[in-house]
Amino acid sequence: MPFDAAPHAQTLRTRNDCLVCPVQNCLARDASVSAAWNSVLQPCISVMPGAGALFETGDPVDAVYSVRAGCIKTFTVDADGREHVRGFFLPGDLVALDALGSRGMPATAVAVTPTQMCVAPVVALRKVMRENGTVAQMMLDQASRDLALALAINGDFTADERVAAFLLHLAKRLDSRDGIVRLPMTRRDIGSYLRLATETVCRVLTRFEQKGWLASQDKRIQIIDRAALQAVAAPVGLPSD
Amino acid sequence: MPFDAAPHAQTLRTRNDCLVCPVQNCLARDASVSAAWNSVLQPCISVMPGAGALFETGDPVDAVYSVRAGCIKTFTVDADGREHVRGFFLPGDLVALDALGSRGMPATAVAVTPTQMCVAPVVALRKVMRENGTVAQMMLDQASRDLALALAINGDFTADERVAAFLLHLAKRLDSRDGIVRLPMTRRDIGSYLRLATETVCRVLTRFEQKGWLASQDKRIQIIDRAALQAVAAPVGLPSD
DNA sequence: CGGTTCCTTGAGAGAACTCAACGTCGGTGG
DNA sequence: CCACCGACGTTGAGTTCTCTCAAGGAACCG
Repeated sequence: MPFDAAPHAQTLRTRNDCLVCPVQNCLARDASVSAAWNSVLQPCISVMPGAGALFETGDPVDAVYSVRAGCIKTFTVDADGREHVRGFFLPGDLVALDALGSRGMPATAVAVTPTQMCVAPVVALRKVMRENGTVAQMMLDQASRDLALALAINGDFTADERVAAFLLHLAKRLDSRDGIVRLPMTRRDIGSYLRLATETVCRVLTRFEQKGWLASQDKRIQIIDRAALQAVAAPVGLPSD
Repeated sequence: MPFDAAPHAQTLRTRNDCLVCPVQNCLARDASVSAAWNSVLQPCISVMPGAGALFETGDPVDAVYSVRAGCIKTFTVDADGREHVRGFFLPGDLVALDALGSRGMPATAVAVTPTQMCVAPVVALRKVMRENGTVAQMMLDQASRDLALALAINGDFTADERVAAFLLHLAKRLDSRDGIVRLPMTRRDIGSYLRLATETVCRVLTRFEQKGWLASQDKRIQIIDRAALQAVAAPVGLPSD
């Protein structure tokens, strides 16, 4: 990064070229709200890993972000200095939906890989939502799904169950053909998200590999026996197929 | 209950008498959406504990419910027969917000104590939300707060931290004056919600009592040293004051 | 190429769980 | 009226799943 160390992320603004955007489930793809949604958007931004936070805990809730490419993670740092990963956001996901009902951002957001996002300023967004209830409704539906996901992961499951469910859910969200998942995040981040130590994540993956359910080399995971993983992940109840 | 054993809850329908409803943060209290919200509501229903489910996992998403009095819990039962409590709903809370983005109800809902609720049918609700974006926006804000809560509880915290945070959060939601909290739910339900064994919840409460932070007799908890509990609960980051 | 971060594996420790027993409470029926 | 029953709450003892600590190897970056 040839830029100076800014308190917040270095951003590269570009026009919102939906024509070349690969995101399928974007609001801009829905004919009934496309115009309204586009009217809200500011120019896209790019954020690089290690380039500072997109926003930090307590920051004013100025915008929500729609991921075009890359991966964002959100996390909090508690009084004891422990980091708690709250979520990973992939193309099509909306970042900061958990902030709309709060005064300040409930978490810090950073890029896990080089990431592009569309920016929806909250003031303009709220205006459009008031005028176009369908936009608000689609955001409500998305928040509802995020809530259902959080509540599912919240359950009391074993390390194997959580890791298996996480892998399959991620594979689905990344739309991995050929069964190869390229993990954007580290074992440490996965562990924090799933309330597991880094070592436990490693050991579970090793165990799955020894059983012939997957092949793992660093961030590349090949799912070999999907049915076996689904059987383990079933209790968690995440959409995985 | 002298009634027959129905597959679903026995319900007692009454008119929506907002004039005598004690719920402060109800949508009906907000002048800008009161009329629209009221136009959606069906007659209130009452549900008793042990009288069957309000709805069950997989049921069609026909309605969301606004709690007037009492306490609802939602939970899933996984393939291994384990019960996972997903949430408790107190007066002012909306039940089934996590269902709006799904095909079927993601959980089962039962009454923990005798409960009264307003019923908002989803079809009518969606129509009103399209016409009145402010209604949708307020529901989005509520879903956002629910999401932030779920993500906070999701973190990797000790049993002491979770129980302390839960108690203070509950005390706040119940608006307990004089520092006495009347728990609607059992230790078992609390444990399931917090991913703890029943015995662990007991032991934590006993420990807090031995430290002089609270007095506990069955479902009655008196908070004596709120500051000490808040110090323990701080990492979780729930709104507790 | 050094330095850092990440990944992996092993060994020991610990927080929470399971199993078990017992007391209490509220409802039920003899 | 009181014995009985089931659900709930509490406490103890032993177990276990996951964590912590430690170390080595691999990958990445400047």
